[in-house]
Amino acid sequence: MKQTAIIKRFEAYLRERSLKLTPQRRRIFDRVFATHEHFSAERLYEWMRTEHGPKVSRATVYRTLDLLVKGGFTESLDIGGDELVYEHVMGHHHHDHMVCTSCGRIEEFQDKRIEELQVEAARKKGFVIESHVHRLSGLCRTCVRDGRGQRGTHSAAE
Amino acid sequence: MKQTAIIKRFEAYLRERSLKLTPQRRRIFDRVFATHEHFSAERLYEWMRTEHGPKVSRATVYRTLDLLVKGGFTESLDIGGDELVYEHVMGHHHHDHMVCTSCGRIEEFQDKRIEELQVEAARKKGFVIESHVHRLSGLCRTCVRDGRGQRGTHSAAE
DNA sequence: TTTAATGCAAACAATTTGCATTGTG
DNA sequence: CACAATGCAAATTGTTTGCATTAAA
Repeated sequence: MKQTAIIKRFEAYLRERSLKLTPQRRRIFDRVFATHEHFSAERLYEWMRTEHGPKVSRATVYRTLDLLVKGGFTESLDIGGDELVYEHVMGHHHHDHMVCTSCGRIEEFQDKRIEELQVEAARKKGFVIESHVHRLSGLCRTCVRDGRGQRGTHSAAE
Repeated sequence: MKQTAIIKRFEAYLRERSLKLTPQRRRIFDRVFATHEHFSAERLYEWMRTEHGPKVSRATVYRTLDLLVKGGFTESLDIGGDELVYEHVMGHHHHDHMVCTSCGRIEEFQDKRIEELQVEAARKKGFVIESHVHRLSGLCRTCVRDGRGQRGTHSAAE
């Protein structure tokens, strides 16, 4: 799905529930889909403050992020620290994450077999999966190579 | 490993780093290993207030929980809400969790094949795993049966 | 006695919310 | 012009911390 189609979806989404397409929402939407990085609410707010465009308050950043997540345009992910990070997902396929505890780098991975096995595990318990989180924490290739052993700036919870 | 052996380990752990075995630590330790439930720091503090024994403050609950986690006696787990829950792990095998979004129930599951596949996925990216989180959110058997569809008291993040 | 641990209350940090004001549909 | 959205600042919430006091070792 291309950018334009996604914007149309967003407009339709708002219209359907009589929500308004404000300059703030438009700007946030554009910025979120303009990056391929994973970003925190604070980082997005920083972009709003430093780049040019209509003024956006921190509260609106949070409110709009919520809206995007509810609408399925964006997903939030808990990378183990104390703040959530977001990524746009509409038009992308499902994946899980590996987070480097030394440099903070986030890699994506995907394995159909794992997805199947987890459904099987759930079925055994009579459990119906709505969503899942599968996150690996450790050292990325670069940090392993450079012997950046433990405890970098980005630490993991567990 | 039986209870007594674990307590010995805890005592040794403290001794090795010249930490003190206070009545508070002893009480918290006992309580943590006396339950098979998953509990939050607040719940543990509640136990400390309502059950009899030496007085324990909230700060000490948090500090001791930290100590137990660092020592590998206990693990914290993020079940998607805003507070962490804990479980004692020493003497138990590794497992992951399924959390019911309707009633809050936590089930444990384990699949060696998944663990292997995740190591393989990591290797492909040159990533060395230190730890992982694999959590399924959805409806448990009981809630499915009773048609307790969506949005119970316990909600999930994603 | 030395040095760590406790309790208390104040401090924190990410996120949420109340409310008066503004602006889209 | 009605009602949703914004900005602001105050409120929330789980957790952490500074510090004077207490108590293990």
